[in-house]
Amino acid sequence: MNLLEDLRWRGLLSQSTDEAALQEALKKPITLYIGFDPTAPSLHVGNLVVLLVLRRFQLAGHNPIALVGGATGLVGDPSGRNEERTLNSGDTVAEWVAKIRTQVSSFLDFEKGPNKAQVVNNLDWTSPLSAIEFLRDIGKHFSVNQMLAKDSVSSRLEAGGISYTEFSYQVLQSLDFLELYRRYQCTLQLGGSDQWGNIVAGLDLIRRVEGGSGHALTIPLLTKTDGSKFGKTASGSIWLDAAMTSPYAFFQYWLNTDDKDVVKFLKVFSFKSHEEIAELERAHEANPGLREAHRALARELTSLVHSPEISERVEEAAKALFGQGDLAALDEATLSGALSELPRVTVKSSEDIPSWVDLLAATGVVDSKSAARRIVKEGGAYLNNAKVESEDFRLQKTDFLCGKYALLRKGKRDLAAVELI
RNA sequence: GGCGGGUUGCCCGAGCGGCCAAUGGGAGGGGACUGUAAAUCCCCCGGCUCUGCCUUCGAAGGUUCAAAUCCUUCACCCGCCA
Repeated sequence: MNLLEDLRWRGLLSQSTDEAALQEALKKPITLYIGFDPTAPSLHVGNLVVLLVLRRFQLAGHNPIALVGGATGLVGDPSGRNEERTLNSGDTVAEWVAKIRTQVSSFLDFEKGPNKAQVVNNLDWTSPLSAIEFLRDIGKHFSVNQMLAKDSVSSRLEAGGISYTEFSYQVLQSLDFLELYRRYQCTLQLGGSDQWGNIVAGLDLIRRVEGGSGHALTIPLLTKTDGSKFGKTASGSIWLDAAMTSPYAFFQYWLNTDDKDVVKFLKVFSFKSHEEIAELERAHEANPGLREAHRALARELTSLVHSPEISERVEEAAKALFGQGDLAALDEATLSGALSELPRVTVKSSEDIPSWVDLLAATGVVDSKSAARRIVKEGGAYLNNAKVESEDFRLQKTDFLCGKYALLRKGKRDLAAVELI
C-alpha cells in the first residue's frame, strides 16, 4: 500500500489537486511543507494531526519542511474565523516562533538519511522585502476578484468585514510556497482543509512567476461523534507543551476518548500498522470495558509527545489514584510519584489547614468557592476517594496519607493534591 | 449621507420601569447507572465574609424611591433608501 492509499485508509485525505499526478510524483522523493503560525506559545493536539502527516511523508522517504510563520503570525490568517484577530506584538510572536520551532522539531528527523527535515521561518524572506517590491513583484500577480472569492474572505465580508491586513494573508502564504519552490524545489503543500484556498493561491503564483507546477493536499478537520470540538476540554485546549497541559492530563485526554472515536483516532494519530490497529479494534469490540484501544492510543501519543518514560509514569500514577484499592495502602514513594503528576497546593504544617472549600478552590479543581460549595452540596467532592458532604469539613493532620499527602477529587476524574510541608 | 432595527450571562436567545442574577435551549458541571466510555434519568450552573451582600444586560452620563427595561451622547453590527 502506498502513502496516499495509507492516508486515505486513515481518513487523512480531504482535497487534492491532481491526485493521479501527485501519485506519480510521489514515486520519487519530493519536498513538501506545512506551515504553522505562532498564535500561541505551543502547538495543540489539533496541529498534531497535520504535523504527523508530515512525519508520515518523511517516513515514506520525502523531504519535509516545517515552516513556522514568524511573518504570517504577525498578520493573522482569516481562514475559519468570523472575527478579526487581535494582533500580537512582535516580541510575543518571536517568542512563540522559538518555542514552536523546537516543538515541531521533535516530530521530525533532522539527523540521518538523505531526506533530512528542516524548519524554516517565513520572516527570513518577507522582512527584507520592501512594500514597493512586494506590491510590484508579488501583488501584481493577484487578482482582487479571485481573492475576494476565497471562502475565508467572502465569509468574512458577510460576517461584517475584514481588514486589509488579514485580506493580504493569502498573498503572504502564496509567497512562502513560491519561495520554498525556488529554494528547495518544494512542490507540495499540506494543510488542514481550511487551508485549501491559501495553498491553491500559492500554486497559482508559482505557475505565473516560475511557470512551475506543484500539488496541494488537504487534511480533513478532525471531528468527534458527539459534535464537540476535538482537542478541547472545558478547561481549554490540549497543548503539547507539558507546562500548559500536564502529561498526566494529556494521557487522560486520550484515555477518555469516546468509544465511537477511538478507532478513528488510532488511524489518524498512531504509527501502528493496519493489522495492529485492526487487532485493537477487535479487542475493543470484544471487551470495551478494558479500553485496550484507549490505552494504546494514550500510551503511544504520550510517548511520542512527551516520552515513553513519562507516559509510563503518568499511567502508573493514574492506576494508583483510580485503583479500587485503598489509597492508604500505597507506599509513600508510589503515592508521592502519583500525586506529583497532579495540580498541587502546599500547606505549611505550622499554619492552619485551610477549609475544605478553600482547598478545593485553591487547587483549581473548581473555579471558585461558590463552585466548591455547590459541588460539595451535590456530593461531588471527595477526599482520598471518600465523599465529603459537609461544607464545614476541615481536614485534620491525620487525613494526610503518609503524614503529608491528601488527594482531592471533583466528580469522577478531576484530581488534585494537597501536600503538607 | 438619511431612515429603521439591533448590541443581554460561555454560545444562541427571551425580557421592555419594581415580583430580574434575569424565561428557554445548547455547551459545561455533579449524582445515579457503568468502564475514568456513550445513551438515559435527576440536580446544578455570576461572585462573596452566603437566610444577606456585591458585580453583571455594548460604553459613558441622566431621569426615578426603583432601570436590562425610559432619556442623552458615543461605539459597533444589520436592513432599507441615497
